[in-house]
Amino acid sequence: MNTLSYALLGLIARKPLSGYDLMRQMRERVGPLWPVGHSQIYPALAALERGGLARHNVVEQTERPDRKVYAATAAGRQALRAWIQAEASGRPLRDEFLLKTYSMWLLRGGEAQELIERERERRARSLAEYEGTLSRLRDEWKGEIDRGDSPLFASARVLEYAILHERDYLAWCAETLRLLGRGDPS
Amino acid sequence: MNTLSYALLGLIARKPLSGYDLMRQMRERVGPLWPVGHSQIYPALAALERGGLARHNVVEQTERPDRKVYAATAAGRQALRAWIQAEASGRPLRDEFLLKTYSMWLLRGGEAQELIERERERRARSLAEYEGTLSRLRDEWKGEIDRGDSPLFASARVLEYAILHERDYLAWCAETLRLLGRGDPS
DNA sequence: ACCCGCATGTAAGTCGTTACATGATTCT
DNA sequence: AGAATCATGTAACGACTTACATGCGGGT
Repeated sequence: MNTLSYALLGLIARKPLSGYDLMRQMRERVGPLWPVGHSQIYPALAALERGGLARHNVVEQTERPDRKVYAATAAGRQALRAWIQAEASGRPLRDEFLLKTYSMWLLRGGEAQELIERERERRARSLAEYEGTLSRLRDEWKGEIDRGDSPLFASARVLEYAILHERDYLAWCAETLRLLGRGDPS
Repeated sequence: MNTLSYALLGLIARKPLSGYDLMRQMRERVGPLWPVGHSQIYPALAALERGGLARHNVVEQTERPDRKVYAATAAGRQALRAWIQAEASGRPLRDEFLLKTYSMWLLRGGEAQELIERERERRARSLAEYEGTLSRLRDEWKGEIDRGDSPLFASARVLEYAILHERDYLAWCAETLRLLGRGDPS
Protein backbone atom coordinates (compact mmCIF):
# COMPACT_ATOMS: atom_id res chain seq x y z
CA MET A 1 0.00 0.00 0.00
CA ASN A 2 1.51 3.24 -1.17
CA THR A 3 0.43 6.87 -0.91
CA LEU A 4 -1.26 6.77 -4.29
CA SER A 5 -3.56 3.96 -3.15
CA TYR A 6 -4.73 6.07 -0.23
CA ALA A 7 -5.33 9.02 -2.49
CA LEU A 8 -7.59 6.87 -4.65
CA LEU A 9 -9.29 5.36 -1.60
CA GLY A 10 -9.98 8.89 -0.36
CA LEU A 11 -11.85 9.67 -3.54
CA ILE A 12 -13.87 6.46 -3.82
CA ALA A 13 -14.74 6.72 -0.13
CA ARG A 14 -16.60 9.91 -1.04
CA LYS A 15 -18.41 8.46 -4.02
CA PRO A 16 -18.00 5.44 -6.34
CA LEU A 17 -15.90 6.25 -9.40
CA SER A 18 -14.36 4.55 -12.40
CA GLY A 19 -10.65 4.59 -13.18
CA TYR A 20 -11.30 7.23 -15.78
CA ASP A 21 -13.26 9.37 -13.31
CA LEU A 22 -10.42 9.01 -10.84
CA MET A 23 -7.94 10.15 -13.44
CA ARG A 24 -9.94 13.34 -14.02
CA GLN A 25 -10.56 14.00 -10.35
CA MET A 26 -6.92 13.53 -9.54
CA ARG A 27 -6.07 15.96 -12.32
CA GLU A 28 -8.71 18.56 -11.49
CA ARG A 29 -9.03 18.39 -7.72
CA VAL A 30 -6.07 16.69 -6.18
CA GLY A 31 -3.85 17.48 -9.16
CA PRO A 32 -1.44 20.01 -7.68
CA LEU A 33 -1.23 17.94 -4.52
CA TRP A 34 -0.60 14.50 -5.91
CA PRO A 35 -0.56 14.14 -9.71
CA VAL A 36 -1.10 10.71 -11.21
CA GLY A 37 -1.21 9.27 -14.70
CA HIS A 38 -3.90 6.81 -15.67
CA SER A 39 -1.26 4.12 -16.09
CA GLN A 40 -0.75 4.17 -12.34
CA ILE A 41 -4.44 4.16 -11.51
CA TYR A 42 -5.62 0.94 -13.16
CA PRO A 43 -3.06 -1.37 -11.54
CA ALA A 44 -3.54 0.38 -8.19
CA LEU A 45 -7.30 -0.20 -8.31
CA ALA A 46 -6.74 -3.87 -9.05
CA ALA A 47 -4.41 -4.06 -6.05
CA LEU A 48 -6.96 -2.34 -3.79
CA GLU A 49 -9.53 -4.90 -4.84
CA ARG A 50 -7.16 -7.81 -4.22
CA GLY A 51 -6.64 -6.44 -0.73
CA GLY A 52 -10.39 -6.19 -0.09
CA LEU A 53 -10.29 -2.41 0.30
CA ALA A 54 -12.39 -1.69 -2.79
CA ARG A 55 -14.90 -3.48 -4.99
CA HIS A 56 -16.15 -2.77 -8.48
CA ASN A 57 -19.36 -3.15 -10.48
CA VAL A 58 -19.31 -3.21 -14.24
CA VAL A 59 -21.67 -0.60 -15.67
CA GLU A 60 -22.50 -1.55 -19.25
CA GLN A 61 -22.86 1.20 -21.81
CA THR A 62 -23.95 0.86 -25.41
CA GLU A 63 -22.54 3.99 -27.00
CA ARG A 64 -19.30 3.99 -25.00
CA PRO A 65 -16.94 1.41 -23.49
CA ASP A 66 -18.16 -0.25 -20.30
CA ARG A 67 -17.08 1.31 -17.03
CA LYS A 68 -15.75 -0.39 -13.91
CA VAL A 69 -17.09 1.65 -11.02
CA TYR A 70 -15.12 1.22 -7.81
CA ALA A 71 -16.35 1.84 -4.28
CA ALA A 72 -14.48 1.70 -0.97
CA THR A 73 -15.41 -1.18 1.32
CA ALA A 74 -15.74 -0.82 5.11
CA ALA A 75 -12.21 -2.27 5.37
CA GLY A 76 -11.08 0.36 2.88
CA ARG A 77 -12.46 3.24 4.94
CA GLN A 78 -10.87 1.71 8.02
CA ALA A 79 -7.47 1.46 6.31
CA LEU A 80 -7.80 5.06 5.16
CA ARG A 81 -8.50 6.27 8.70
CA ALA A 82 -5.51 4.33 10.00
CA TRP A 83 -3.23 5.83 7.35
CA ILE A 84 -4.39 9.36 8.11
CA GLN A 85 -3.55 8.96 11.76
CA ALA A 86 -0.24 7.16 11.23
CA GLU A 87 3.01 9.03 11.68
CA ALA A 88 3.69 11.37 8.80
CA SER A 89 6.59 10.30 6.61
CA GLY A 90 7.88 13.87 6.28
CA ARG A 91 8.18 13.90 2.52
CA PRO A 92 10.21 16.80 1.15
CA LEU A 93 9.26 19.81 -0.96
CA ARG A 94 11.29 19.02 -4.10
CA ASP A 95 10.81 22.51 -5.49
CA GLU A 96 12.68 22.85 -8.75
CA PHE A 97 12.34 26.61 -8.99
CA LEU A 98 13.89 27.15 -5.57
CA LEU A 99 16.70 24.82 -6.52
CA LYS A 100 17.32 27.07 -9.50
CA THR A 101 17.35 30.22 -7.41
CA TYR A 102 19.99 28.54 -5.28
CA SER A 103 22.35 29.03 -8.24
CA MET A 104 21.01 32.36 -9.49
CA TRP A 105 24.28 34.09 -8.49
CA LEU A 106 25.66 32.65 -11.77
CA LEU A 107 23.37 34.88 -13.83
CA ARG A 108 24.40 38.32 -15.15
CA GLY A 109 22.66 41.65 -15.65
CA GLY A 110 18.90 41.40 -15.32
CA GLU A 111 18.69 37.66 -15.96
CA ALA A 112 17.85 36.81 -12.35
CA GLN A 113 15.09 39.40 -12.30
CA GLU A 114 13.64 38.03 -15.53
CA LEU A 115 13.68 34.50 -14.12
CA ILE A 116 11.80 35.53 -11.01
CA GLU A 117 9.40 37.75 -12.90
CA ARG A 118 8.44 34.83 -15.14
CA GLU A 119 7.82 32.64 -12.11
CA ARG A 120 5.77 35.38 -10.46
CA GLU A 121 3.49 35.49 -13.49
CA ARG A 122 3.03 31.73 -13.56
CA ARG A 123 2.17 31.70 -9.88
CA ALA A 124 -0.27 34.58 -10.29
CA ARG A 125 -2.08 32.58 -12.94
CA SER A 126 -2.36 29.47 -10.83
CA LEU A 127 -3.49 31.56 -7.84
CA ALA A 128 -6.35 32.96 -9.94
CA GLU A 129 -7.25 29.43 -10.98
CA TYR A 130 -7.44 28.12 -7.41
CA GLU A 131 -9.46 31.11 -6.30
CA GLY A 132 -11.92 30.50 -9.13
CA THR A 133 -12.28 26.84 -8.19
CA LEU A 134 -12.83 27.67 -4.54
CA SER A 135 -15.48 30.31 -5.17
CA ARG A 136 -17.30 27.94 -7.53
CA LEU A 137 -17.19 25.28 -4.81
CA ARG A 138 -18.56 27.76 -2.25
CA ASP A 139 -21.42 28.83 -4.50
CA GLU A 140 -22.37 25.25 -5.20
CA TRP A 141 -22.32 23.93 -1.63
CA LYS A 142 -23.20 26.86 0.53
CA GLY A 143 -24.36 25.12 3.69
CA GLU A 144 -22.26 21.98 3.64
CA ILE A 145 -18.89 23.55 3.09
CA ASP A 146 -18.71 24.98 6.62
CA ARG A 147 -19.51 21.75 8.42
CA GLY A 148 -16.26 20.34 9.78
CA ASP A 149 -17.30 16.72 9.23
CA SER A 150 -18.14 17.23 5.57
CA PRO A 151 -15.96 16.09 2.64
CA LEU A 152 -16.56 19.50 1.10
CA PHE A 153 -15.04 21.22 4.10
CA ALA A 154 -11.89 19.13 3.62
CA SER A 155 -11.78 19.98 -0.09
CA ALA A 156 -12.14 23.68 0.67
CA ARG A 157 -9.38 23.60 3.29
CA VAL A 158 -7.00 21.97 0.85
CA LEU A 159 -7.78 24.62 -1.74
CA GLU A 160 -7.30 27.32 0.89
CA TYR A 161 -3.89 25.92 1.53
CA ALA A 162 -2.99 25.97 -2.15
CA ILE A 163 -4.11 29.61 -2.29
CA LEU A 164 -2.06 30.57 0.76
CA HIS A 165 0.92 28.85 -0.77
CA GLU A 166 0.66 30.71 -4.07
CA ARG A 167 0.22 34.06 -2.28
CA ASP A 168 3.34 33.29 -0.34
CA TYR A 169 5.25 32.51 -3.45
CA LEU A 170 4.15 35.83 -4.94
CA ALA A 171 5.26 37.70 -1.84
CA TRP A 172 8.62 35.94 -1.91
CA CYS A 173 9.13 36.81 -5.59
CA ALA A 174 8.25 40.46 -4.96
CA GLU A 175 10.63 40.71 -2.03
CA THR A 176 13.43 38.99 -3.92
CA LEU A 177 12.96 41.35 -6.87
CA ARG A 178 13.08 44.30 -4.47
CA LEU A 179 16.32 43.09 -2.90
CA LEU A 180 17.90 42.39 -6.28
CA GLY A 181 16.84 45.83 -7.53
CA ARG A 182 18.53 47.64 -4.64
CA GLY A 183 21.92 46.05 -5.07
CA ASP A 184 21.94 46.17 -8.85
CA PRO A 185 19.88 49.08 -10.28
CA SER A 186 19.29 48.63 -14.01
CA MET B 1 21.05 15.14 -17.17
CA ASN B 2 18.45 15.13 -14.43
CA THR B 3 17.55 17.63 -11.72
CA LEU B 4 19.82 15.99 -9.20
CA SER B 5 22.84 16.54 -11.45
CA TYR B 6 22.10 20.25 -11.55
CA ALA B 7 21.72 20.37 -7.80
CA LEU B 8 25.19 18.85 -7.44
CA LEU B 9 26.60 21.15 -10.12
CA GLY B 10 25.17 24.12 -8.22
CA LEU B 11 27.15 23.12 -5.16
CA ILE B 12 30.46 22.32 -6.83
CA ALA B 13 30.16 25.55 -8.84
CA ARG B 14 30.40 27.36 -5.51
CA LYS B 15 33.36 25.39 -4.22
CA PRO B 16 35.03 22.02 -5.00
CA LEU B 17 33.64 19.19 -2.92
CA SER B 18 33.88 15.42 -2.56
CA GLY B 19 30.93 13.08 -2.88
CA TYR B 20 30.83 12.79 0.87
CA ASP B 21 30.85 16.59 1.28
CA LEU B 22 28.02 16.81 -1.22
CA MET B 23 26.01 14.30 0.72
CA ARG B 24 26.32 16.41 3.86
CA GLN B 25 25.64 19.69 2.11
CA MET B 26 22.58 18.29 0.42
CA ARG B 27 21.37 17.04 3.79
CA GLU B 28 22.13 20.21 5.75
CA ARG B 29 21.58 23.01 3.27
CA VAL B 30 19.51 21.85 0.34
CA GLY B 31 17.98 19.04 2.34
CA PRO B 32 14.35 20.12 2.68
CA LEU B 33 14.41 21.29 -0.92
CA TRP B 34 15.92 18.30 -2.64
CA PRO B 35 16.99 15.36 -0.43
CA VAL B 36 19.48 12.87 -1.85
CA GLY B 37 21.12 9.70 -0.62
CA HIS B 38 24.80 9.07 -1.19
CA SER B 39 23.94 6.16 -3.44
CA GLN B 40 22.60 8.64 -5.97
CA ILE B 41 25.51 11.02 -5.68
CA TYR B 42 28.44 8.84 -6.68
CA PRO B 43 27.00 7.61 -10.00
CA ALA B 44 25.74 11.13 -10.77
CA LEU B 45 29.23 12.60 -10.27
CA ALA B 46 30.70 9.98 -12.59
CA ALA B 47 28.10 10.92 -15.20
CA LEU B 48 28.88 14.64 -14.84
CA GLU B 49 32.52 13.87 -15.41
CA ARG B 50 31.79 11.73 -18.47
CA GLY B 51 29.84 14.69 -19.88
CA GLY B 52 32.73 17.10 -19.25
CA LEU B 53 30.73 19.19 -16.76
CA ALA B 54 32.90 18.34 -13.76
CA ARG B 55 36.40 17.10 -13.07
CA HIS B 56 37.95 15.53 -9.98
CA ASN B 57 41.31 15.47 -8.25
CA VAL B 58 42.22 12.70 -5.86
CA VAL B 59 43.30 14.09 -2.50
CA GLU B 60 45.32 11.48 -0.69
CA GLN B 61 44.93 11.15 3.04
CA THR B 62 46.87 8.96 5.42
CA GLU B 63 44.54 8.66 8.38
CA ARG B 64 41.33 8.47 6.32
CA PRO B 65 40.23 7.12 2.94
CA ASP B 66 41.31 9.20 -0.05
CA ARG B 67 38.85 11.81 -1.29
CA LYS B 68 37.78 12.58 -4.84
CA VAL B 69 37.24 16.32 -4.94
CA TYR B 70 35.00 17.47 -7.76
CA ALA B 71 34.89 20.94 -9.33
CA ALA B 72 32.58 22.33 -12.01
CA THR B 73 34.21 23.02 -15.37
CA ALA B 74 33.40 26.08 -17.50
CA ALA B 75 31.07 23.86 -19.53
CA GLY B 76 29.45 22.78 -16.27
CA ARG B 77 28.73 26.37 -15.19
CA GLN B 78 27.38 27.06 -18.66
CA ALA B 79 25.05 24.04 -18.52
CA LEU B 80 23.86 25.15 -15.09
CA ARG B 81 23.02 28.64 -16.35
CA ALA B 82 21.14 27.16 -19.30
CA TRP B 83 19.14 24.88 -17.03
CA ILE B 84 18.21 27.72 -14.71
CA GLN B 85 16.82 29.75 -17.57
CA ALA B 86 15.07 26.87 -19.32
CA GLU B 87 11.32 26.56 -19.06
CA ALA B 88 10.28 25.29 -15.65
CA SER B 89 8.91 21.77 -15.66
CA GLY B 90 6.18 22.66 -13.17
CA ARG B 91 6.81 19.80 -10.80
CA PRO B 92 4.06 19.31 -8.22
CA LEU B 93 3.92 19.69 -4.45
CA ARG B 94 3.27 16.07 -3.40
CA ASP B 95 2.25 17.04 0.12
CA GLU B 96 1.26 13.94 2.04
CA PHE B 97 -0.25 15.78 4.99
CA LEU B 98 -2.63 17.76 2.80
CA LEU B 99 -3.62 14.58 1.06
CA LYS B 100 -4.54 13.22 4.47
CA THR B 101 -6.59 16.27 5.38
CA TYR B 102 -8.50 15.69 2.16
CA SER B 103 -10.04 12.65 3.87
CA MET B 104 -10.25 14.02 7.40
CA TRP B 105 -14.07 14.01 7.21
CA LEU B 106 -13.77 10.27 7.99
CA LEU B 107 -12.44 10.97 11.48
CA ARG B 108 -14.64 11.20 14.56
CA GLY B 109 -14.70 13.31 17.70
CA GLY B 110 -11.50 15.26 18.20
CA GLU B 111 -9.35 13.07 15.98
CA ALA B 112 -9.07 15.67 13.21
CA GLN B 113 -8.03 18.33 15.70
CA GLU B 114 -5.38 16.03 17.16
CA LEU B 115 -4.03 15.30 13.69
CA ILE B 116 -3.69 18.97 12.84
CA GLU B 117 -2.31 19.84 16.24
CA ARG B 118 0.46 17.27 15.82
CA GLU B 119 1.33 18.68 12.42
CA ARG B 120 1.33 22.22 13.81
CA GLU B 121 3.91 21.19 16.38
CA ARG B 122 6.13 19.52 13.83
CA ARG B 123 6.02 22.59 11.62
CA ALA B 124 6.78 24.89 14.53
CA ARG B 125 9.89 22.85 15.25
CA SER B 126 11.15 22.98 11.69
CA LEU B 127 10.39 26.72 11.52
CA ALA B 128 12.62 27.27 14.56
CA GLU B 129 15.33 25.22 12.91
CA TYR B 130 15.27 27.22 9.69
CA GLU B 131 15.28 30.48 11.60
CA GLY B 132 18.30 29.34 13.55
CA THR B 133 20.17 28.39 10.40
CA LEU B 134 19.36 31.71 8.76
CA SER B 135 20.46 33.83 11.69
CA ARG B 136 23.70 31.85 11.94
CA LEU B 137 24.25 32.46 8.23
CA ARG B 138 23.60 36.17 8.67
CA ASP B 139 26.00 36.47 11.57
CA GLU B 140 28.72 34.69 9.69
CA TRP B 141 28.46 36.57 6.38
CA LYS B 142 27.27 40.02 7.30
CA GLY B 143 28.35 42.01 4.24
CA GLU B 144 28.12 39.39 1.53
CA ILE B 145 24.65 38.13 2.24
CA ASP B 146 22.96 41.30 0.93
CA ARG B 147 24.79 41.41 -2.39
CA GLY B 148 22.42 40.11 -5.09
CA ASP B 149 25.20 38.46 -7.07
CA SER B 150 26.53 36.47 -4.12
CA PRO B 151 25.94 32.74 -3.56
CA LEU B 152 25.14 33.58 0.07
CA PHE B 153 22.31 35.86 -1.01
CA ALA B 154 20.80 32.95 -2.96
CA SER B 155 21.18 30.63 0.06
CA ALA B 156 19.49 33.18 2.29
CA ARG B 157 16.60 33.70 -0.11
CA VAL B 158 15.97 29.96 -0.25
CA LEU B 159 15.95 29.78 3.54
CA GLU B 160 13.61 32.77 3.67
CA TYR B 161 11.28 30.88 1.44
CA ALA B 162 11.34 27.81 3.65
CA ILE B 163 10.55 30.04 6.64
CA LEU B 164 7.64 31.75 4.89
CA HIS B 165 6.33 28.36 3.94
CA GLU B 166 6.40 27.03 7.48
CA ARG B 167 4.73 30.17 8.83
CA ASP B 168 2.03 29.68 6.25
CA TYR B 169 1.51 26.12 7.31
CA LEU B 170 1.18 27.22 10.94
CA ALA B 171 -1.41 29.84 10.01
CA TRP B 172 -3.34 27.30 7.99
CA CYS B 173 -3.34 24.82 10.89
CA ALA B 174 -4.52 27.49 13.32
CA GLU B 175 -7.35 28.57 11.03
CA THR B 176 -8.40 24.98 10.36
CA LEU B 177 -8.48 24.25 14.09
CA ARG B 178 -10.57 27.38 14.64
CA LEU B 179 -13.09 26.33 11.98
CA LEU B 180 -13.28 22.78 13.31
CA GLY B 181 -13.79 24.07 16.84
CA ARG B 182 -16.76 26.22 15.86
CA GLY B 183 -18.74 23.47 14.17
CA ASP B 184 -17.93 20.77 16.72
CA PRO B 185 -17.33 22.14 20.23
CA SER B 186 -15.82 19.49 22.48
C1' DA C 1 -9.58 12.93 -43.01
C1' DC C 2 -8.07 13.99 -38.36
C1' DC C 3 -8.30 15.08 -33.64
C1' DC C 4 -10.65 14.95 -29.14
C1' DG C 5 -13.16 12.59 -25.44
C1' DC C 6 -14.44 8.25 -23.43
C1' DA C 7 -12.55 3.94 -21.46
C1' DT C 8 -9.13 0.45 -20.10
C1' DG C 9 -5.09 -1.47 -19.96
C1' DT C 10 0.53 -2.95 -20.69
C1' DA C 11 5.54 -1.96 -21.28
C1' DA C 12 9.78 0.42 -20.97
C1' DG C 13 12.53 3.47 -18.85
C1' DT C 14 13.99 6.83 -15.23
C1' DC C 15 14.27 8.38 -10.55
C1' DG C 16 14.61 7.63 -5.72
C1' DT C 17 15.01 4.78 -1.39
C1' DT C 18 16.84 1.15 1.24
C1' DA C 19 19.94 -2.31 1.89
C1' DC C 20 24.44 -4.52 1.02
C1' DA C 21 29.52 -4.10 1.09
C1' DT C 22 34.19 -2.66 2.92
C1' DG C 23 37.52 -0.69 6.06
C1' DA C 24 40.12 2.57 9.17
C1' DT C 25 39.74 5.76 13.19
C1' DT C 26 37.66 7.98 17.17
C1' DC C 27 34.38 8.46 20.83
C1' DT C 28 31.58 6.35 24.82
C1' DA D 1 33.08 -3.81 22.91
C1' DG D 2 30.07 -1.19 20.12
C1' DA D 3 28.64 2.89 17.78
C1' DA D 4 29.61 6.87 15.01
C1' DT D 5 32.24 9.42 11.46
C1' DC D 6 34.85 9.34 7.29
C1' DA D 7 34.82 7.61 2.50
C1' DT D 8 33.29 5.23 -1.69
C1' DG D 9 30.75 2.44 -4.15
C1' DT D 10 26.85 -1.52 -6.04
C1' DA D 11 22.29 -3.91 -6.07
C1' DA D 12 17.49 -4.49 -5.53
C1' DC D 13 13.19 -2.67 -5.25
C1' DG D 14 9.45 0.55 -5.57
C1' DA D 15 7.37 4.78 -7.53
C1' DC D 16 6.58 7.71 -11.36
C1' DT D 17 6.61 9.14 -16.35
C1' DT D 18 6.10 8.39 -21.08
C1' DA D 19 4.96 5.74 -24.74
C1' DC D 20 2.45 1.87 -26.80
C1' DA D 21 -2.06 -0.37 -27.74
C1' DT D 22 -7.13 -0.61 -28.97
C1' DG D 23 -11.67 1.04 -30.40
C1' DC D 24 -16.02 3.73 -30.87
C1' DG D 25 -18.51 8.28 -31.42
C1' DG D 26 -18.68 13.18 -32.28
C1' DG D 27 -17.00 17.54 -33.86
C1' DT D 28 -14.20 20.58 -37.53
